[in-house]
Amino acid sequence: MADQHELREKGLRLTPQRELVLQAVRDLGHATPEEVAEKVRATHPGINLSTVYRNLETLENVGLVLHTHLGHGGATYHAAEELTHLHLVCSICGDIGDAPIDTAANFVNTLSDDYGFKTDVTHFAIYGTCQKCSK
Amino acid sequence: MADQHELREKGLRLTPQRELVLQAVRDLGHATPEEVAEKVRATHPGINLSTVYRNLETLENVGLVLHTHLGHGGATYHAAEELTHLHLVCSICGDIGDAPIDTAANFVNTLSDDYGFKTDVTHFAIYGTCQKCSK
DNA sequence: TTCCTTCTGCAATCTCTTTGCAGGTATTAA
DNA sequence: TTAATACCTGCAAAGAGATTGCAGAAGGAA
Ligand SMILES: [Mn+2]
Ligand SMILES: [Mn+2]
Ligand SMILES: [Zn+2]
Ligand SMILES: [Zn+2]
Repeated sequence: MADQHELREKGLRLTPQRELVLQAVRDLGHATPEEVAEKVRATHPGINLSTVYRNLETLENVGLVLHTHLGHGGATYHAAEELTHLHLVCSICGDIGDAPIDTAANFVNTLSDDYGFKTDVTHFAIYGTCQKCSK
Repeated sequence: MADQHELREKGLRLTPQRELVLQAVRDLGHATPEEVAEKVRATHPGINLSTVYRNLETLENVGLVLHTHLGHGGATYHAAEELTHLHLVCSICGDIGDAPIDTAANFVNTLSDDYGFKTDVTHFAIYGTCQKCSK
């Protein structure tokens, strides 16, 4: 398992629970801690929610997982290698669309040139109204 | 008071507490419910936190106030007429910079043209690393 | 006034997340 | 192999932020 490498470098371990949490995040695309726990419990009912929280934090620390904010509330988690798109979140129907990161390239460059600000466009969703709900 | 108009139309009242909450939001620029309560309590110690929450919600419903997300946690509130800038939030030092909304105009137009998505660029902050922390 | 609705303070409750701890498991060093 | 050490888990408790039920107060209409 290649993931083990990222962890062992920092003295951390790839426990069964940790591996299940990582796999759940990868399978789900994006998911809340609760959703991750639910997914893992489908095969391993014993896992505790606090273990999920702690492992999401650990996996984020080693760079295997990232969190974003898609709604008003808490975070949702992505596999790090998969966070290659913007999230277009509709405030009306809640739908989550995707757009290539390049869509924001000019915007990001402008912020860098004019303000010296290095933008991470994926950390927060792009919020608005989807095509369907605009009509 | 012009604000009274927005409220009375919907059978709502401009109570002293409601007016204080609105004034606090205007004075503070952007503020969490807790910060609003603290500000109001400087002159009116009796106000209850739940009253602040309820009034922020009511003021948002009538369009006098809006909320945005500047950090990982909960919402912060703005006076509606003042939300005319992007928030550039630094993930390292926590600094909150401003940029004109027009900075995002091309980006917003692209999303509209290509995806039919109408973006509200102020609801979530722009997240990244400020100039100072980039060095 | 009288009647009706809205609003407030207070306490209780809820959801989400974090933390302390004791026992368990992996890794390393004798 | 054994002993020492560090990491990890489940469980329960606690914390933080936000919401809700309720009784009384206050605003507005007539
Ligand atoms: Mn929001
Ligand atoms: Mn975040
Ligand atoms: Zn929609
Ligand atoms: Zn900074």
